[in-house]
Amino acid sequence: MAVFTVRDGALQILLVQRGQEPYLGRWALPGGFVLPRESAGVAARRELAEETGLAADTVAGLHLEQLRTYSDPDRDPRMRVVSVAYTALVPDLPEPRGGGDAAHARWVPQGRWEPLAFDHDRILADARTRVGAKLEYTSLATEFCPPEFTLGELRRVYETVWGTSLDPANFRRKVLATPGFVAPVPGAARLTGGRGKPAALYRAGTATAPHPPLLRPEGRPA
Amino acid sequence: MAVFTVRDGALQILLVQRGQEPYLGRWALPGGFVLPRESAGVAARRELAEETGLAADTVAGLHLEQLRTYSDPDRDPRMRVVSVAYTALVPDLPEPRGGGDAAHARWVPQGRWEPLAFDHDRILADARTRVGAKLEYTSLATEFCPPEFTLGELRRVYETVWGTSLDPANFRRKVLATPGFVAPVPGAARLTGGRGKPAALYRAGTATAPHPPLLRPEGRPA
DNA sequence: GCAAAAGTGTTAAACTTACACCCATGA
DNA sequence: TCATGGGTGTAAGTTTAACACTTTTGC
Repeated sequence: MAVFTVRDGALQILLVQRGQEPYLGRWALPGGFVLPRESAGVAARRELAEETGLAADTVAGLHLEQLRTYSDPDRDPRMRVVSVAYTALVPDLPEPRGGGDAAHARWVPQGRWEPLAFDHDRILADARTRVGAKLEYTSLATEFCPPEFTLGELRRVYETVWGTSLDPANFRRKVLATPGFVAPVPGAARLTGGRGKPAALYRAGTATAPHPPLLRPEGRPA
Repeated sequence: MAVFTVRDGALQILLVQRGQEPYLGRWALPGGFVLPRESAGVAARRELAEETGLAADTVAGLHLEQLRTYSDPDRDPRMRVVSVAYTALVPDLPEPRGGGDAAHARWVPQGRWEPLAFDHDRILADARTRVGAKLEYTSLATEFCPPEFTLGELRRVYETVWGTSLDPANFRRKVLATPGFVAPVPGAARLTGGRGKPAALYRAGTATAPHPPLLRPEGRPA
């Protein structure tokens, strides 16, 4: 799994430190083997819970999405292993702890990891590209936010993932222009973030895609 | 593999008739098992050649793209089989013939197939959705065309896949507005299609994505 | 000549961008 | 009262959609 979050103004990825050979001590993406009666998606969720120690109901609520399958015959030195990679976008979660095959688990900010075990650098790069692109034409950005969030928080997700800054006024209008992208929380107290005017709270809506797409500024959809 | 082509004004899919149990006689997507030293992508190409009898160099030139992996434990009654599905978009090819495990192979127009073997209806539906979406934000439509094509032919690809009609004038401008989407064939004779003014010939360019995207009319990007 | 398809021109409407401005809060 | 972020307004610039019109072919 390539599990992404936005924390402290940076895109971060969940890594585990390997507790066994091969690649003992190296950092890697969390993952494991599929059991005989499991689908890959079920296995992904189980392994994520085991290796990170996150609460069962936390993991159950995560949005997991299949990325792609890596099947090069030599990608694991022990034997032939075919891996089905998944991507998850999660809100700022409690700190994970190691477990299972993983000695430790932690969030690492974008670009701050040494080379990973196996072909996980490649998988992570693929996942990173996909996440950037998905924000343009889906409503997945809300997955990075807690259940209730302000439009400023949502905008910061886009800015962090894309590495750009967006005009707050225009961003707000684009988001609100797609019915069902976000829904105002009815009688909600407005949230005061320390400074500035308190912001209205929204929940993720039912729409899966903004229309028109929220294209990156000056950007080819890389 | 879900292999699509545009033929006779319809989106068509390549199906093979099973020559063995289970599902003997039923139509299915072409495919097979990965050998011990093969990646899934290499296996896909090999099986496609074996089951359809298409020429080796024809198959070697096809654009194959991984769709997703299906791993439900009960998807094959014989045993546990995990399938890595691929999608291919191909120009109007010579008629295929059966071979390997497949008794017959043929092109079937969209919506004209009976229920397929295994979970192939599901796979095909996923592939169909992906193809429609990919035309919006990639240059993949040229894969449906022969090496040299007219803008009218390219436009008919979009119209067929999306089931809409597009304004020829505006379509031409959008395609030509993205540098590298198509490249004019230098000293090419213009092609006369029986009726109408002869059209200029183009080749697929090097750009992978039109910018801005070629959105479906009045459409959510389903 | 007529129908058909390629290709060019034109214009009104829609959308985007950039930025000015007011509001409500903490310090 | 000032800095900060939320939220609204608006005009200029750009893009798009729709359709009129010319060109070149087969019949």
